[in-house]
Amino acid sequence: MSISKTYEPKQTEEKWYNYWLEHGFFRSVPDEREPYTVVIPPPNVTGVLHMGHMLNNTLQDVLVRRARMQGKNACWVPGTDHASIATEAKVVAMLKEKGINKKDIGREKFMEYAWEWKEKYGGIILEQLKKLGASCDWDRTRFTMEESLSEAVIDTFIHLYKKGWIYRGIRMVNWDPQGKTAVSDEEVIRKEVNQKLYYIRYKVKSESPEVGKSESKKDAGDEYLTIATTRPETIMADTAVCINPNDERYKHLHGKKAIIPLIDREIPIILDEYVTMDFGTGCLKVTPAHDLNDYELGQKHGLQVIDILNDDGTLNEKAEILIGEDRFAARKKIVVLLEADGYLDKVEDYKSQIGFSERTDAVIEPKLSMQWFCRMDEMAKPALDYVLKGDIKLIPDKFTNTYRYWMENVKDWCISRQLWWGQQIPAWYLPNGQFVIAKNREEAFEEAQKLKAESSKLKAEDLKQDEDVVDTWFSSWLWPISVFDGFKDPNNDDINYYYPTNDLVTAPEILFFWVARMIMAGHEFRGELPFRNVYLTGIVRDKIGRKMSKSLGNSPDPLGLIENYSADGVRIGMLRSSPAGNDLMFDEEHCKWGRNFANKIWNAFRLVKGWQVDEQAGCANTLAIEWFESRFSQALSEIESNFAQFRISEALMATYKLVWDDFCAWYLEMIKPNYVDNRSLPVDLETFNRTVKFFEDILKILHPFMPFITEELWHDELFGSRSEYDCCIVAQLPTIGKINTQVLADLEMVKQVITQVRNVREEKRISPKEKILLSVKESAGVPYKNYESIICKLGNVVELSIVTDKVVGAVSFMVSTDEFYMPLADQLDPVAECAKLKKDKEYFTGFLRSVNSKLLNEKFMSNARPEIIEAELKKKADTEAKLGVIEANLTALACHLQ
RNA sequence: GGGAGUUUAGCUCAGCUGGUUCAGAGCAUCUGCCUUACAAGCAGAGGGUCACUGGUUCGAACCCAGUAACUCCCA
Repeated sequence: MSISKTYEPKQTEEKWYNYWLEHGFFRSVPDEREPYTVVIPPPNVTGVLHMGHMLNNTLQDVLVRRARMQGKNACWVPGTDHASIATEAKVVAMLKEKGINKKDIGREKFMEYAWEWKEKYGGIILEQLKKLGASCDWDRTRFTMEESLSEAVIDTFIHLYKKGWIYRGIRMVNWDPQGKTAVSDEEVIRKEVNQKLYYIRYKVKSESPEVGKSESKKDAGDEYLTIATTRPETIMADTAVCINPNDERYKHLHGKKAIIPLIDREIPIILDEYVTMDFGTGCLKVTPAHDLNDYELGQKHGLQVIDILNDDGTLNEKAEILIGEDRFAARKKIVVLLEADGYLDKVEDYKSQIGFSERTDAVIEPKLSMQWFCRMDEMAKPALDYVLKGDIKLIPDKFTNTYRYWMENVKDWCISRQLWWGQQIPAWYLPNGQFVIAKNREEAFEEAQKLKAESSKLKAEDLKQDEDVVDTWFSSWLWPISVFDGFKDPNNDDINYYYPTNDLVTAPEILFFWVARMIMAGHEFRGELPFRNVYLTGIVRDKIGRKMSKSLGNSPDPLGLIENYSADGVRIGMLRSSPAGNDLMFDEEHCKWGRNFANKIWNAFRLVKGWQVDEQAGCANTLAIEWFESRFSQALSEIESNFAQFRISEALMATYKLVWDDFCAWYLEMIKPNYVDNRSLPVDLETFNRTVKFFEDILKILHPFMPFITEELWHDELFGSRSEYDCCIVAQLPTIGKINTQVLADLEMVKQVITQVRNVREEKRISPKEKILLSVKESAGVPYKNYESIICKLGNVVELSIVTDKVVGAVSFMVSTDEFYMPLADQLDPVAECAKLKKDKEYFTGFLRSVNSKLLNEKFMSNARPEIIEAELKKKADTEAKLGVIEANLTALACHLQ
């Protein structure tokens, strides 16, 4: 192995990833072991790796590798989803470059192009995941549009339709008039825009029709009401004016009618508490065809729906005026018309949120259309129970509230999309408009013939399949079942063994779209939950808190990061500060930190590897070894507890500290052989063997976080020869051993002594190379003499002597109640020393006072738990002892004379 | 408009059932070191009225009420 001063990750990563693949370490097939299963949240097949994927998949890999090392049969199923909208957009764009229009070539030809495109560019992201070290079972890679998974989608649709849970209905969709397609809520970008609020007067129809008839519009004496709107061009689509029934200003309008300006159409004035009295004028124009809230209001009051817009955003003949004008041109023109006729009261500036299409940047138009829906109420109930009962845990659990709120107010799911790339809806229309739901044309024809109204002349070719496809989530919600072919073959070995899966790692944004629906599907189709724990990651933001996005250009290239900082380094960097559910403020510095950590491990390894061994020598480091052994077990139990609570970043931190602080900074320094005559002395066999074993255990606990460097070192000859399949990736994690709490406690004291010695050196400007003497007057029961060699080595002390009397004229410090002396009379500054002592005295006196006040408080003595009282008593005793020492020092230095 | 959450060191966050000499960690900063594994390093230090105001309690960063600021979700 190279003994380069720094760790060189590049070749290592490729070498070991291939080795793992070739030896089938990622492969999982059912056996007698306990399964541990994770399904990947399938990334968009057209996507490329971004920082969110890095975080998400690093977490999954840590969990999977750890499970594997716990002896479980770990199975991580990878794959991609077909992402209808995104993929279709890319294919349409590609065709457009070739001068081809989607509509001209027709559905079949389009699908050919789309598949071709998918084969060529799809799945890049899975290759990228390999660079990160993802230990997926690649033989199980699935795609939501492959035949078996598509069949599951269609079967599910038919199943739910038969149950009466799928229906057709009108719904307001986000319409992109430029792309001429509906887009999903997630593809609508809301921006705050400066607008105008137009106040428009509507004439109120007078009681007696014959009078009103002859009057001209502008006659004085007419009664008017004023509405406020940002969209004056839609007044022609109004079908009511709504006021709050409690609004005193408008009581006189109850039961009357209003007349739309310019087109003179009569509309009712309706009453509803929905209207906010103090917004605008308190009179709301109701336009059911062009506003979601108005639509609902219209439904409630049985209003007519008048749609005045064409698909391209121009006005149609129902508008009566300005026909053919674009909606924004029409807005300008109608304002002029209204003003000319005296209907425009005033115009105010106004800010509001407007939706823009992510793809075309066109202003989104709410538009009514016929869509397919899936009923959610019955499926939501059991899905909610799984979480409320704790069978499924959301991590962190604060998301349980959000989940419950959503599930209790669940809305039916619009599952149709006006696209071609996806599973075509299995609805077949008869010429008379009736439809049947069936898997294919033949079955549909059979069904159709059963319909009463159908004539016997019907032929199979007369049936026309629905043009739309189902929502991509309608595939994704089946994912934990369909990847194991649980629909095609509900009793196969894989599904029986791997399902329910264990943990799911995903983003909170899709808790509803995806997680909740998977739980519903799991219950509906397997009668079982799909997973037990849902770990919700945060959003990866840049260091000043902005979401990473292409347009801001603030997202680093993940593969570039791996190139610069190694996969291990980037993994550590991602995990460093990302507790579950919290956003991660990403900074490249974190990756640097990860890289440095890898380098630290590398160098610790170089140190141990370079040692000569003296097989004859007796063990010189019994206490150090015993201490680290206990410390290791202690840390291991912290790490396990962190993992059990999914505190992954804390588990990493505990591992990091164990390795860097305890192992490198303390243990290795304690046992490191001395340097004499330009040569390192040999280390005894026992120390060497134990240290090598420690190192091996450290590699194991590091492996889930840093798979590459650990595997590389694992195979070094330092650990002897290994068989082909003896790899770190499948090594069994160490178990918690004996913890000698006495040694741990003693060594904490010893560490403090060493730190204090170093501290005094720093203060007194004594070089670390200069040897010093140290003596101690101890009272706390620490067997310092046993630790003499450690203190001497780490503090560069010649000798530690135990004394029973105060040493005069020495620099002193205290550790607990033990007093240490360094004979540095010439360095002694009595004035500074006294000042320090006085300050200490003041602090401890105050402290003692507060302790005493507790002990003298009857309520405290009667209410506090016994161990609390005991602790207070110990505080009191220790503090009194300390004050005694301080007092003696003050006297010795004659401070009171100063 | 409805709901949820957050506020602790310069930054990112821990702090578990209210009680150890309890105000912590990492990073950043500052000081001193090219000490034979590591300057991608070593040794040391300084930093906080726990958002604000009240309340409960022997005792509050923690529980309760109110206020303020910010974030997210739904409409």
